Amino acid sequence: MVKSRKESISACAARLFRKRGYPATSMRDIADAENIKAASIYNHFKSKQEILSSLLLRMAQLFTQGMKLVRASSDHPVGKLEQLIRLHVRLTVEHTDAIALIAGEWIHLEEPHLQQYRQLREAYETDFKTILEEGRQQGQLRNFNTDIALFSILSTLRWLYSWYSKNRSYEPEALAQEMIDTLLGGIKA
Amino acid sequence: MVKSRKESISACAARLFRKRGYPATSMRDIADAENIKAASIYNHFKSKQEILSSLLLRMAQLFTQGMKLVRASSDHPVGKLEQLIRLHVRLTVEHTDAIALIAGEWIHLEEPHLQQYRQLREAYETDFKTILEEGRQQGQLRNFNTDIALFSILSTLRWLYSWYSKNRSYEPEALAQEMIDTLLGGIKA
DNA sequence: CCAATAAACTAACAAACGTTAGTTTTGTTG
DNA sequence: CAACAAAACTAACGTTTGTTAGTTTATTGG
Repeated sequence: MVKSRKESISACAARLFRKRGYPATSMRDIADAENIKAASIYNHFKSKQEILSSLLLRMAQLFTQGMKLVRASSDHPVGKLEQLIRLHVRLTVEHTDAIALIAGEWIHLEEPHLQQYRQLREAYETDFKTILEEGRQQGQLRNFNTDIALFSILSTLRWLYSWYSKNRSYEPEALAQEMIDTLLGGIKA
Repeated sequence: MVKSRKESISACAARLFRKRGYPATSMRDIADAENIKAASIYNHFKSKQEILSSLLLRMAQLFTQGMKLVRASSDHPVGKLEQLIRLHVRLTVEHTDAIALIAGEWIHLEEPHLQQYRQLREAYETDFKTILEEGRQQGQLRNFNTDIALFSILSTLRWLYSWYSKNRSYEPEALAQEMIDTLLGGIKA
């Protein structure tokens, strides 16, 4: 599979945005890394902002899509939580740089992308919380503050890209199992 | 207690750095928010970089100092972990904006501040990990992957500022107790 | 009240920024 | 090979940036 120039620019921009942040990465920086001139990027993207928004909205959609599958499954709530952890691990491993932007660079989105992004994110968190609550109601999870547990799990999963970058030796499947043990071990009934 | 102009600029910069990121915040932005001109800031700080580094290194030192007290205490490992969680909650509540910079803006530190910062951070994490391991060896904590547990706890504590910003109604002490239940409940023996 | 210091100001600088216009090269297709 | 489109190029634009120099205003201590 050969990467198109556009895909190559995307991947390159993701890496630089992650390393230096969006505002501190210039179009000339991205172009240099691609061995072309800054103006040439505009044959593939209509603005710097579009590079960022395409990266972030694609990731958001992958999460939304994953959540949709989880919700549609016939698994028990705890099984659904395990699926979600696997989803995060998989997307983190496959798109480490792009996923890093979720932690902090989304603040540089401009309208209307910012609104779209926030909406997807909020819906995702709501769905996640619902599954936690169902698990508690069905007695599979012990009593806890749902908001804080949700926040704790999501914090860990969102930060995962950083930990994974320094521990690439882990097999994704083994890592997912460790994450499941650590994150769910504390709340299971 | 009256805030000096220098302290006021610091607090203002922390707020703006958090909101828009360091590179996207101009000296003129900070000056405008203080109702002065950009050049006047240079009577108090010798560069934009110095504003950032003073903020980040101060926070790092507060954590280092807190860790020193915890280590010197005669508490059991689990008690020490509880102290550390209280430390994070207290510093988050008292310095919400400055602590937000720890999550992502430290990458804009230049040498030699970057090295200093990384060193303090690394030492802190090492100490934290040691306490976790002691707790396991003494049988107060169940078996788990220390690296992943450490990473999970620190992720949650580092992200706390974001959660707290949307849930200011929590009393700090009550919040600390909830964090202790959530974070330690899963690993206690 | 005067001298000295602190802290504000105006004006300007060189550099870097995102983006555009217009042109040339490269690659493909009939 | 001619015709066309895709993708690269050069050159330049108007802004914004961090910072400096030099000057004026406020504050404070003797």
